[in-house]
Amino acid sequence: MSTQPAVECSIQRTLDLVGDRWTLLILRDLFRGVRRFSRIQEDLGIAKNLLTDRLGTLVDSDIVERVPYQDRPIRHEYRLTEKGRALSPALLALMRWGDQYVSGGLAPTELVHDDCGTRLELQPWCTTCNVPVVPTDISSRPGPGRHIGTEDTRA
Amino acid sequence: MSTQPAVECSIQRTLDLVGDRWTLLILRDLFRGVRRFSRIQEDLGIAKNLLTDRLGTLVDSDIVERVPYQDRPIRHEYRLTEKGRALSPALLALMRWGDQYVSGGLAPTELVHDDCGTRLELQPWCTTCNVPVVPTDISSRPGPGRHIGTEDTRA
DNA sequence: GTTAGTCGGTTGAAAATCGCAACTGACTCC
DNA sequence: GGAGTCAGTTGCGATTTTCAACCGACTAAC
Repeated sequence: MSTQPAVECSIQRTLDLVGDRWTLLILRDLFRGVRRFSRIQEDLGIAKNLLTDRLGTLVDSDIVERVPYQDRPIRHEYRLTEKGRALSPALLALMRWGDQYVSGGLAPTELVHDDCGTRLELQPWCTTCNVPVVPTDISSRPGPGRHIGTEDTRA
Repeated sequence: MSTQPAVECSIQRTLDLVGDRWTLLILRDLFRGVRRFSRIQEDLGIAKNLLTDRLGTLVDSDIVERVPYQDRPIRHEYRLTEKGRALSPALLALMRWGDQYVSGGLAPTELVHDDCGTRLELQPWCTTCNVPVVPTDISSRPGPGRHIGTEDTRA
C-alpha cells in the first residue's frame, strides 16, 4: 500500500499545496481583497474550470474558506483563513525579490508599516540574538519532523 | 506590436520566472548543495528533459550559473548566483509555513543561526520602528515601478 | 411576462505540457 | 574491447491547460 516515500521537506510539502502556476497568484488576489470568483478570474485571466479546481483545493486544504455574501441567489466569496494569511511572508518575500531583481528596484507596489509608513523588508531574524541573519550565517539540521541527509547544508 | 498589458506586480513577475512546479524545488536543492544534473534529477524525480529545460531557463535568467567542475570529459555543475541566493527568504518562508501548517509544527529540517543555534523565524521587519510587523499592520501603496488599483489593500 | 444581464460555475474538444523510456557522445576504468 | 558514468536529446503517449459554449438561479428593464 504505502510504497510512497515520505516527503521529508516542508518546502516540497508546501509547494504540493500551493506550488502550481496559478495558486499563489490566486492567494495574492485574496490578500489584495479580490475575493469573488469572477473578479479573480478576469484579473488573472485564468480559465474558469481551473479557478474552480484551484479554489476547491484551497478550501479543502483549509487555506481559504467559502463564505456567502448574499442570498437569492446564494453567492459565495473566498476568504483567507488564518492558515492562508500565514502565507503572507512567503508572498512578501517573492514580491521583494521581484522588486529587486525583475522590476529593477522599482517596486510596482510597496508594502508599508501602518504605524510609520516605512517600506517593509523581510529578513530571517534570530529571536535570541535579536539580529537579522544573512544566508551565510545559516546552517540546517534535522528537525523533529524527520531528517534529510545532505552533503552541504550552507545556504 | 505591444498589446501586451504590462505586468504590474512583482509577485507575478517573480512567479513567471520561478513559479512552476519544479523550479523552486530545483533551487532548494541548489541551496542544499545538490548542484549536479544527475543528483538533482534523482533527488527530485524530475524528467531529464524538463530538468534540462528548467536549468536552462534559470541560467538565462541569471539566477543560476553553469560552471565546469572537471575537464575530460568537460562537466558542469549549477550554482546559485547572487540573484539566486536572494531567493532564500522566499524559500525559507515557504519552508516555515510548511513546518507550521503541513508538517504539524514538527520541522523535518530546521534552519538555525550559526552564532547561537536558534531556529530562524522569518518576519516582515520594520527597519524604522525596529519591530516585527504582523499582516494586519501592513498597507500597500503604488510604488515607482507602476501602480495597481485595488479596492482593499489590507493584508 | 418576455428579454437581457450577472454570477458562479460545468462540459467538451483542441492545444500545450509533461513523464517515460530509449538513445547518444565523451570520456574513464578494468 | 566492454562496461559504466554523466549530461544530456529525442520521440511518443498521457496528463493538464486553454478556450469556447452552455447552464441555472436569480434581478432589473421594458
